[in-house]
Amino acid sequence: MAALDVAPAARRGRPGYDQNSMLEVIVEVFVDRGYDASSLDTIAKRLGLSKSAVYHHFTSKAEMLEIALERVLGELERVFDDAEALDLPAVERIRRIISEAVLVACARQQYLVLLLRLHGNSDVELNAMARRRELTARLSRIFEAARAEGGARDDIDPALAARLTFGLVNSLVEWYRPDGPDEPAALADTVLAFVRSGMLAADGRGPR
Amino acid sequence: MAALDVAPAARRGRPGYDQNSMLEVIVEVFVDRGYDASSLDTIAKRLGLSKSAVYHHFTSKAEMLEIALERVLGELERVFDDAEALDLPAVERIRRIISEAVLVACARQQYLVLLLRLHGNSDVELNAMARRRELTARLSRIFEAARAEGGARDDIDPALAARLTFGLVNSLVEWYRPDGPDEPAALADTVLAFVRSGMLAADGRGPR
DNA sequence: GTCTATATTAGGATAGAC
DNA sequence: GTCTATCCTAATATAGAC
Repeated sequence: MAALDVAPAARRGRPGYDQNSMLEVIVEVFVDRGYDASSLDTIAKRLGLSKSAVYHHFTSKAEMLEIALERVLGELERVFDDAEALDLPAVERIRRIISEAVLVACARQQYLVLLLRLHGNSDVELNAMARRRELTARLSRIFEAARAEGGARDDIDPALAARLTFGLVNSLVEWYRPDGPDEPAALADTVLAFVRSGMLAADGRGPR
Repeated sequence: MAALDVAPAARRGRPGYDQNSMLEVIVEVFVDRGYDASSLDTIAKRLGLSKSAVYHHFTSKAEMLEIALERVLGELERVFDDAEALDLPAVERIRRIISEAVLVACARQQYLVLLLRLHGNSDVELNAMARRRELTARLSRIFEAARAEGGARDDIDPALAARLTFGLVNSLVEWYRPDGPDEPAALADTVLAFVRSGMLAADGRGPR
């Protein structure tokens, strides 16, 4: 899994922003205040530029959103592509997807928040929401396969399992902080443990 | 050609809105488009009123948000008050809180979405976010007690357990539909099953 | 309680100089 | 690539008639 690295930092001074390094700052503003409440004035100030200078790099506010969403959606889709390419039991594919998705959630936290908070107020948003739904559908199909193979509990609907599982993973972005105490890899293990056997202690009657 | 008697009997199908019934519609708009992207013009149109008429019932857009947030926060706080008042093992209090919180999430879905999407752009938002954090802290303390009593797994930090559990419950609002196939009570059971013993099948080695 | 009309400000986006 | 100045629209909110 390559390329979870953060984009290269801005080149020393204020001048010489490229689109990538600007995007990091812009996404920060979007996440802080919400996309709709983020004015270009605020964005420009945070970048230390004028509004016009910002428009030299992006044709519109919507384009900023579009590029940011592409980044996280592309990575998540690749997680699925990779897992589905492997010849493994479905339950093992699920584990890999969850684990990798947690890592993406941590590495691209802000971009993921953006995706999760969309409302469908524009074509850009509607398009991204459709791609997000497709990811859930893919996970749902794998849960279905896992159930057929005896790897997932059969008393929970696969679609529901997929939604709850993504709900769990996605909830990380609410509180995860890159400079906090939680390591992404350890978080992935915790989430896996939760999905595998829940949060409460054994009661002596086995995992059901 | 004066249009003499255009004066409608003011029966637009919904005469006599009170604040409560207006709020239902307003929250719908807020959820649809996001609070910041919801204009009073849109709200007024959805209500079948003019903007001024809306201002007769609410002093500002922020007040609409404040009242809506109070509704869901009040109910969630009551869930905790009730559970904490009972003399029960902590793990049982957790079960009740989860179950009741799922019911609130379903019954007040739209109001909860509003709470979950706040950004802290105003005092109203900041205040509600603080109350939300306090709820998570309360759940964290009960997980701590459960662990001390041997009711929760000891390899997951109580604060993390609380956040993941709320993440799971809160994720319901993303897809739950009151007129859909899922019954709130059944959903509560599914979430409880997830929290108790995970999503995957037993592997013969017990719940850990 | 509801309307029309309007004040006022903020926001997205562009023009054109340097 | 960045700036200042500006256009135009839409947004919150108010005034005052009925």
